[in-house]
Amino acid sequence: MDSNNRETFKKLVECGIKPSMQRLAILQYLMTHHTHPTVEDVYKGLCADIPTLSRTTVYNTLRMLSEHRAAQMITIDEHRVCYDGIVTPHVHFFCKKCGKVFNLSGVAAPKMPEAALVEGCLVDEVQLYYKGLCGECRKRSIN
Amino acid sequence: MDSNNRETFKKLVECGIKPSMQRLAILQYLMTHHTHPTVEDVYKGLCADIPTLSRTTVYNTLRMLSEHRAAQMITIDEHRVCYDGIVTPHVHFFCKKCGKVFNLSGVAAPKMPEAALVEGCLVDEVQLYYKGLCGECRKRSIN
DNA sequence: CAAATAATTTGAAAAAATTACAAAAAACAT
DNA sequence: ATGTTTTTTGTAATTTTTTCAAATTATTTG
Repeated sequence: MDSNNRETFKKLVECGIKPSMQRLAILQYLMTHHTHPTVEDVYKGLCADIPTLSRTTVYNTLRMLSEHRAAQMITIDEHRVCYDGIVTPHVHFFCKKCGKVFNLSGVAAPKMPEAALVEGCLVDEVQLYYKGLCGECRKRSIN
Repeated sequence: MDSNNRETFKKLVECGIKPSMQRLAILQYLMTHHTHPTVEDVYKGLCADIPTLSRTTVYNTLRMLSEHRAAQMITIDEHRVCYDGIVTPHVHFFCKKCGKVFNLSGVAAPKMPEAALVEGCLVDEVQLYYKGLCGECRKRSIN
């Protein structure tokens, strides 16, 4: 628990973010919940521990974390953004029925381009998204 | 012009969509504007031609087109969805500064998985997104 | 240590995107 | 032509996200 906290603290500093109660708690949440939470999920999940927490702080902090590469912003769902505390590249799957986001760890991760520029563009982020029906929803729809 | 219209008509029918004035106009717009327009772009672009057009129709029709694979829904921009009339797979680039979406035709397109299921998931759509700074914004930021 | 300054967090209000839904219009069938 | 179904429209509601100024907390300086 405490060692996790120290890890999180270290990660913030390494990413050039000055640690604070809220920032630690939010990053910690991402590190311990690999559920690709939305802003609302993180907010709800931390409200009990930090009763004064504001939704705005969660919005700002999650954005900041992703800008500093302490987290990944995922735009796979047309309705809302979600976040991932794992920044090593991997493939995400979005279920069109239930809306859940999963990791597809077995699929080859997308690679950042080697060249500095791709058709004139400076690429600093690559995302590979699969969409369809997840296992649970598939079974459910057979019934 | 007229032959374009016939093409569009054919595409609708092929995708199992009953053609109508609005549906034709909206798909036609996608086929002739490879700018990855948002709902608002399409609406504004067609308002002059179809003064009675409703935003709701544009929302519904674009969603319907993408569900029938007559278009692609692109969720690369956290703020809004945009659409692409080209359904053959290719890579998209999102400029974090100006918000424009470009095709990266030189980059290898993501492939649909061969297997029916990927880790239990039924995949029916694959999207590869690159994000960063586009050429124009790069030049502008050097000044 | 206390006062001044800077950084962070908060909460309310506004903005923007999208959806719901019922009425109106158009297309189709009898 | 009349009734039925489909499509479109427009308004209102919902949801997500942002803006912004005030309040709080942390940091620096005398």
